Amino acid sequence: MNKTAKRVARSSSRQSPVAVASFSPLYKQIKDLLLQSLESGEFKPGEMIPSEQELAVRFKVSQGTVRKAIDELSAENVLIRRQGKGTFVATHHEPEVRYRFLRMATDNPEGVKRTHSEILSCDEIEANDVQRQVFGLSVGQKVICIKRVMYLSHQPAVYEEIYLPEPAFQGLSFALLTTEKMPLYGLFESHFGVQLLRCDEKLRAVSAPKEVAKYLKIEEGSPLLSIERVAYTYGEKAMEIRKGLYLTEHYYYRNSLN
Amino acid sequence: MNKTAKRVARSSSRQSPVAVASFSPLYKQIKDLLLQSLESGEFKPGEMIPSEQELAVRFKVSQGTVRKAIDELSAENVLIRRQGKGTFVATHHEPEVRYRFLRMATDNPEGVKRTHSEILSCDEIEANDVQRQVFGLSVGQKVICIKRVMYLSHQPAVYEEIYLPEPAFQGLSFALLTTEKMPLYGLFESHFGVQLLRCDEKLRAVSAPKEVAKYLKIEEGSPLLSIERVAYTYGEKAMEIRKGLYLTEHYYYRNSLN
DNA sequence: TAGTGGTCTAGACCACGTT
DNA sequence: ACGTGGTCTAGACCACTAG
Repeated sequence: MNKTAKRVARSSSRQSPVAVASFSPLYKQIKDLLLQSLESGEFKPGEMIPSEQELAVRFKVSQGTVRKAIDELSAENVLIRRQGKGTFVATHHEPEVRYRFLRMATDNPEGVKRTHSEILSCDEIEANDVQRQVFGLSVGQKVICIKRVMYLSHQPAVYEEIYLPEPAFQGLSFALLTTEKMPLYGLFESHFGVQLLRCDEKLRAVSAPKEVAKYLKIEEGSPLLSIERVAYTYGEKAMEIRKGLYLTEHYYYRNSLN
Repeated sequence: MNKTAKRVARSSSRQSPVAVASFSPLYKQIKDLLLQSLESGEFKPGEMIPSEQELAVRFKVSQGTVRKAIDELSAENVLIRRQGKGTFVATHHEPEVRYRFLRMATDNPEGVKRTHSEILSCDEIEANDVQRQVFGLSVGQKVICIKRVMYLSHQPAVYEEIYLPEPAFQGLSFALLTTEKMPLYGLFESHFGVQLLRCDEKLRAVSAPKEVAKYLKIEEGSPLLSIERVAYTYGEKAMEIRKGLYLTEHYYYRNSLN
């Protein structure tokens, strides 16, 4: 059996004399192909992707290799496997995953009861240096700035400022935000085709500015948990910068390390 | 080939009429066996465990099954694979893993330069209700309470109170803490055979108490990041409660979500 | 050159959900 | 009964490390 052909398919090219670590296993290549299909919209959020067998045939590899590719995407929450049913594209609309980036919890009997948010403003402004660099924008291009207050169990708990690259979110308006009753990331997914997959956060303790204290109904200078987030879509492309100030009197930010 | 024997080995017992979800795949059973070997000390921190082939023979399963068991332990940072060398038991003494539970970072050129800590006190006190419950202690049993200040790049940055179940840490003293120049979890590992593998944290923003403000050289009431941690060893057994107050002026707590 | 983990295959069977 | 993901096997070969 001629395996050589397949080996060639691996980018095991040893052209340059420099020790380029350019070996990429087959399953990584399959993973990339799947990611392309996801990014291009061939497989849409919520839909079932072809079975492992079908994909194995399509890509001309064994089922086990497809499996390992899907395993990784599944671990990254890009795909969701359901035994007996199939493998599905993750979506921010499922209740189970809706608030996977909101880590607030409480020790009280039944956690965060209800959450809703009040939009304060939604403006287009010129991107500053940091925003241009993070989003890869040119001088003069704009960002959309959303300000809002989130309520957890009917108590104001979070003040947020959200910055989005305008070119990818054209048409996002105050009216749309107040009309659509869905979480922000669900709205990004459905209205703008922007799927946020991963984010990095920086946490600090800060004093409440006067303006924010008013919204959260606390005293100026009270301690707040500051969370600066950058969220990424396919290809590690940043699509959101978010600065949140969290009241941690009744809730805490939970994290597990290992 | 008689596969039935192996199938019986799986705890696929359908004895009770209740729908007990008692199916455990072979690789999970192997994983448990490996964990037992680790807990019992057959494989010690830093040592290499037998090769996948050897383990396959020992457990009478295929190499792929052993592999999947090791995969999970490796993902949990219990084992560390090194291609071409072998699979090793994780230890808190390797520089790469030494501070894996300390998530403070900075955007400055070269991160956290130097860290050391000053022990303030080390006392045995009677365990309170919470501590008894978390550690599984009886009324009257004790906990060891360590108070210390940590310095990051020579600046006081963290005030911590650490509580340990006394029965597992007999002999831990102020003298030992000030003598041994190693991270705490490394000391737990080497002196008490306690390997901390995982922890849960609760983060809040709080105001600096007078006492703590003094140690951190800040004003009383300044905002501090409070981190309450419970750390676990094998078998999800809690072995440490830690309450830390972090100055986040120059550093932040970094986190990645997906 | 030998030994280890890492990849890949082909095929079998099991557990789960739906029809 | 059928299709899906989940487990398991046996064997081959590749990539990396060290003696």
